[in-house]
Amino acid sequence: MNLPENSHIFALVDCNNFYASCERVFNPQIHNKPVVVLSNNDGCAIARSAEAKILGIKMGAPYFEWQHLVKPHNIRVYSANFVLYGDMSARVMRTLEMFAPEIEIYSIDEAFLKLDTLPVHDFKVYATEIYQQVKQQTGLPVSIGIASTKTLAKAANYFGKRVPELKGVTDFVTDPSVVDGFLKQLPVREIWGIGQKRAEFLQKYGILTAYDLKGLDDKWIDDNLTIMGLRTVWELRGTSCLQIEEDEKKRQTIASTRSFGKEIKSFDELLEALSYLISIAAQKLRGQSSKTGYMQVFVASNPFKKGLQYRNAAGVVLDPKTDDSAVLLGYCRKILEQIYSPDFTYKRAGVIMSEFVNHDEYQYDLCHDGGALDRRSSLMSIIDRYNRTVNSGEIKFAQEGVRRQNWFMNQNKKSSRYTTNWNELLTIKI
DNA sequence: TCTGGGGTCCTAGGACCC
DNA sequence: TCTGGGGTCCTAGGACCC
Repeated sequence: MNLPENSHIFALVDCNNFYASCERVFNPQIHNKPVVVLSNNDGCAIARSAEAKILGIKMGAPYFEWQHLVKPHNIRVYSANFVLYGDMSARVMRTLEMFAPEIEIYSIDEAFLKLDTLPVHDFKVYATEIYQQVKQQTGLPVSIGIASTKTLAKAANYFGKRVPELKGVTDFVTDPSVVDGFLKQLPVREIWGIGQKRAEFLQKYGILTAYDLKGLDDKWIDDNLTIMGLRTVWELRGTSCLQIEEDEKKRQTIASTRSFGKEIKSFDELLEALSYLISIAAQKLRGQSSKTGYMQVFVASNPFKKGLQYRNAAGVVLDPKTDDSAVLLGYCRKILEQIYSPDFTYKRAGVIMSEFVNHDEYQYDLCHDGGALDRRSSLMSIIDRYNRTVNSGEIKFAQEGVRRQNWFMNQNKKSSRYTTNWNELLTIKI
């Protein structure tokens, strides 16, 4: 196939109903049954099998609102098992890496592949091969969209998921004349980059589909949807504005927040919960070899409860910048003293770290004993390694609490860590 | 009486993504 | 009774400077 200069071919590979499909891989009995995976604290639906979608369970719908459907329809409900999903994701990505020289892991369940440098003649055939390999290696079903821009690949994928005749693969490249026909069927809300607000705005002007949108004047788009909208529109027209980003970028902020299983009143319990969250965030920080220069802590009452709400936050500038859990935990009590009020009960809390610097490039000033701080770093990395490889979370600071108390999230329906824990391997009865 | 204008930096908040 | 969590980027507006 001959391609014009500067043309691109992107494939978007996306796992169908990822978390729900992961649960199915290890439990053949729930194939063809409605499956729903719940968010942390068993709060709301974050993944639904096709059967569950048909029952009308919406993304993000609170569990209590559709709980009455569970028994009559025999819905299989699971607490989120992110360790399992993370491991399954890695297996999918390893498989995809065999099919393209450039790949961008875009989220836990999707990746962009760059295909234009490959000697491929029929993209539909190639994509079908990808589909089959992922299925064979991981047991997970995917959809694949192929197009000349990332935004169009996303659009193609949308149809791959919904039109059974396409068998999960939609190709906008081989015959570009089909594209407009699809875009006329694509509601603006389903365009990558057009969210709730912009969709409502566009609908007010009678712009209902991607095809309507791509015909609009650049100036109007720029004035009303900013440069972001303009980029989206150009991509819909086939001008590639977004490239593959292969390098795994370091996070600029790291957050660790939770809703509690029960509401908390006491200072000590809040301190314990926040200490646990700080430890998680600090571990992520060290995981990407950063030190943080600013830590913000917040607490909040239950926003869904009627009556007076309380939310308060405070932060600390860290000088020198640090990745030492002990240092960060030391500030926790001081900050909490600033923002805690005994007059409220608390349902949510969290920590947000920012102002990062690369661990290896950081220079201490003369006032600090860099050698001592480096020795602390070594200690932390030994603890991290132990917790990561030997026994997850076994070494921790006393301030986090010895047992998980009232505040810890509810997770009453969790599946096993089939792939990452020897004690939870799949067992087969014969 | 007449009271400029442009640049930069920072931050909070909005919108979007999965 | 019961409502998730973790990110990114852009913009507007204020402070400040010359």
